[in-house]
Amino acid sequence: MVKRTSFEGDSCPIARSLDALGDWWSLLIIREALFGLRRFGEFQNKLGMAKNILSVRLRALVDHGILETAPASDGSAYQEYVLTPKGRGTFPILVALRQWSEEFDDHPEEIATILVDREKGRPVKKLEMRAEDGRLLSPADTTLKPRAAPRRRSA
Amino acid sequence: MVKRTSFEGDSCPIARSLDALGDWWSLLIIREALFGLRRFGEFQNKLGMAKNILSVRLRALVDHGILETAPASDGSAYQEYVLTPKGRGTFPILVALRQWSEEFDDHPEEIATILVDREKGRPVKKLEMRAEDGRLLSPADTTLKPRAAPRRRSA
DNA sequence: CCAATTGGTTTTATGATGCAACCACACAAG
DNA sequence: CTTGTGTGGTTGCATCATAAAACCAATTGG
Repeated sequence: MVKRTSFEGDSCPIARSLDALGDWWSLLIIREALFGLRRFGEFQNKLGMAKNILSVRLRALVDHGILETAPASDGSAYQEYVLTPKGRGTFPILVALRQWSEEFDDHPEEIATILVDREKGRPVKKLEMRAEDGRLLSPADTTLKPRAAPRRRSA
Repeated sequence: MVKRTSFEGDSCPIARSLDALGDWWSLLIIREALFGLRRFGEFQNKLGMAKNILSVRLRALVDHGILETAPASDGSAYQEYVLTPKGRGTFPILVALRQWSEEFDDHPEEIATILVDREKGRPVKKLEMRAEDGRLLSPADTTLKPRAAPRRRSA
């Protein structure tokens, strides 16, 4: 079995996230879903991807609880794919990816859109990491700690 | 050409980011590099991945300007891979992935570590998106705007 | 009831991944 | 300098995933 090394059982939360949405299309599908797309054809059209792999990806996202299928909505007997709370929870990931590109891309002039505050129309600030008490944290201000009280599991 | 659909020319900044680090291993390599790993063998050992694909990934990350090779550092004539500023800039992405897993994973008890404020030892807050003036923004408070003044390019 | 659209599945070709074996070079000991 | 060992890869398959296109069933629309 040479599979694609699933990180499902890995104890690293980053690996576990990547297991669900670490492929080439899933985050783009979610991005479009956040934009309001719901139908198979809408995704296929907007993303220009092959229908078979869209089909596989949608099923996987549903299995992971990121999307769920809704019976209808516009009257027709077709099916729709809508984000669950877990799916909408990926928003910060998308923002982080976007901001990284905006900051470091070698050809920023090719980037078509910027994320702005709807009220003022001004770009949003970079994502901030803060401590519980509100202090702004840099990567160096953080560290990893073993999870507290793992009920069972010897070590 | 059945390639893996490169998003290099895409105008969506999320797609452009994914083009650089949207595969199964790159972000994990970066994660370890942020932890201080530098040598080929260290990565191979820690991640348990095949050496050939580690080799390919490292080269790709160097090409993307995320890692750079340093001649030595510990005396030996071997080579090291160290993060560039662009590479260190992925930190928020990793934090976002981590927090998503911490919040939504179906088996959170399997997560080994939590990210804490080094000073207090308390978990860091969720990443916050703020407007220029400091207002906390939800996804619904944001919108996408075409990039201003694209020098050239007809539309 | 006929035709087109939607929402897929199947088929086939090719690229990517994974494992194992191999190899070149550095370095250390004799 | 010669042999041995560890580091840092590359090369060969075997297998899996991806992509494009053809095909198909059910749903509309007329």
